[in-house]
Amino acid sequence: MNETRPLLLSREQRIRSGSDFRRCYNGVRAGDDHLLIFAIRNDVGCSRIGVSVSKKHGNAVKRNRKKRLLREAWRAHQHDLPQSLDLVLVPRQRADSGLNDFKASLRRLTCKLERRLKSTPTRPNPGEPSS
RNA sequence: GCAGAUGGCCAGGCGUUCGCUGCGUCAGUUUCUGGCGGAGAGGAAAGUCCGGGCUCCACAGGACACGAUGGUGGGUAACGCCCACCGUCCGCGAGGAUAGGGCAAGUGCAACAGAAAGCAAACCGCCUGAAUGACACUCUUCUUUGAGGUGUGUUGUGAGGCGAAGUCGGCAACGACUUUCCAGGUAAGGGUGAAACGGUGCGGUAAGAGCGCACCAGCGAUUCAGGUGACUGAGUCGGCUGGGUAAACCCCAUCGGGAGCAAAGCUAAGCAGAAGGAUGUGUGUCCUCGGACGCACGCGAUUCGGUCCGGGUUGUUUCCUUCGGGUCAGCUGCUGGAGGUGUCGAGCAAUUGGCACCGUAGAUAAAUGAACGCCCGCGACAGGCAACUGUCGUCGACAAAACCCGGCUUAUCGGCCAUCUGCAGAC
RNA sequence: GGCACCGUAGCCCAAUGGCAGAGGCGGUCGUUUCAAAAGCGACACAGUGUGAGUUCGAAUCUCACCGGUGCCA
Repeated sequence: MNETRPLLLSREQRIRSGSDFRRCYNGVRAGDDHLLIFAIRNDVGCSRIGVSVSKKHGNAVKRNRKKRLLREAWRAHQHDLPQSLDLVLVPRQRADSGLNDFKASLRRLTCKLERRLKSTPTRPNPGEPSS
C-alpha cells in the first residue's frame, strides 16, 4: 500500500446531488450477498461514492451504522480500487454484514465493474437521458 | 433474611493510530490549503399528544355555530403539566388509581329477558263486600211424609267451581263447545335483568303498606364549630326518598386569531407559454377631443379563525383561476437560553429570590466512526466439592439532534443510593 | 422537520352503542356438460390493527401505542 497517500474521505469525494445519483443508477451494476453497486465513469478527476440505505434496514441507528461501515470500507481501499468512478453502494438487507464483508465485496465488485466498463468504453449509456 | 412501595441517579471505562463536522488562532493567501488549541447526540434526542417563545399574515364589530378543559387552593411564560389538600375506589400496610361540574333546566337511550325499564300504573297473586253453593240452628207459611221462605252462624267459591244462559249429542245421568259473571282495597310476593320507588325487626290490618315505632343507609332544609376553599364533624326538623347514562345531545364556567423554520428575508442562476373568467353605468376636472385623474353605485378578488350581517384593502386594462415550463444553488434565521452547577434565604411542596462560578453540538444524500490492547459486565463451554480458574464471543439495553424551550406518553440491558411497609427470626 | 387522513374475511367495502357483523369479487364442494365456461344450490373464511378506559353492553365513544397513505420549499 502506498504510505504517502493519506486515506481521506472529504466532501468532494461524495455524491451529494440527486442528479448524480440518477446518473449512477443508469450505469452498470454488480452485486453479491452483501452489497449492490451502481457505477459510472465521471470526469471530476477522482472517484466519488454515495450511499443509499432504505428504511427496511431498521431504525436510524442501524441505518447510520451501515452507512458508516460502507464509507469506512471505501476509505480503507480507495487507492486499491479503480479511479474516476462514481459509485452508489446499496447494502443487502441482512443483519450479519460486517466491515470485512463489505471490504471484500467492494474489492471484488469494483474489479468486475471496471472490466465491464472497459469492455464497452464507447457505450453512450442508453439509460441516461442525453439531454 | 424474604417479599414489596416510593423517589432520585448512572447509561461501560481508559489508552494508541487512522478518519469526519464546526469554532478560535497563526501562516500561505483570499478559490482554498496546512499547523496548533479546544469542542462534538439523549434520558428519552423518539411519538408529535399539549403548552409557549420566535417569524410572517391579519388586527371595526355583532349574532350564531366550533374546539378544548372541568373537585379545591397554589406554582408557572403557559399548559390538558407539576405540588399540596378534599371526595370516591383498591390494597393487611408502606402506598396506588381517579376526564371528579350539572340528569331537582329540557330532550333522548336501555337490545334480550321480564308483569313492569321510568309517569307511575296495568297484569298475576292476596283480601273484602255484593252474589251464590253446602251444612247446622231459629222463626214462619202451606194439608201429614215433605216442600217453600226469613234470619243467624260456620265453611266453600268469589276469573272459578257442583254458578247462569244458549247450541249439539244422549231415554236419562251426563259430556262437549260458545257466551256471560258486579264493586272495591292492596303493593307484602311474582323464574327475570347490569339496574325494579330504601333494608331489618316489632306493632298493626280483612289482606296489606313508612301506616306507626326502633336501629341503619340515603336525600333536602337549617343551626353551630373547623378550614382561604373543595369539604369535614355535631345537632334539629321534614317528607319518608325523586334510579342509571352527560368519554348521549345539551346546560354552566373558563380559555382559544391563522399558519408554521419546508415560517420569513436576501443573493445568484434559469425558462415558454396556453386556456378560461372578470373588465359595467352615471358624473366632475384637465383636455392635444384620443385619453388621464377623481367620486358614487354595481360587479369581481382578497381578508377580518367557520357561516351570516357588516367592514377593511384592492381591481375595473390589468387582475384572478387552471394547466404547462424553469430552478430546486448559496447565505441569514442558527444557537446565550423561561441555561446549568454550588451556596444562603422564603415555602409542607411544586417553585422562587440573592450571590458566586461555568461557557456547554450546529449537520444539510445530513458530522460522533473504524482497528488494536487492558479492565468491567453478560452468555456458552471445560476443570473443580466449593471459592474460583481458563477459553471463546461479527457479545455490550432502548435508541441518534435538525429553530429553541416546558411537560406528557411510549421504548429500555444492567446497576447504585435514600426513605418506608408487611412477614419471619434473634436480642 | 412540520401538517392532515385512514385501518373490518384473501381483495373492495357496509354498519343507529344492543343477539357480535350485511353485500360484491375471489375460494371449496355439489349440480349441469363429452369436457369446460356461464348458471343454480350449499359451505367455509372476521372476532373489527393492539392495549386500556367510559358504559349493563364498544367495530362504533375517549385515550395511548402500532402500521399505512397524502401534502409543503
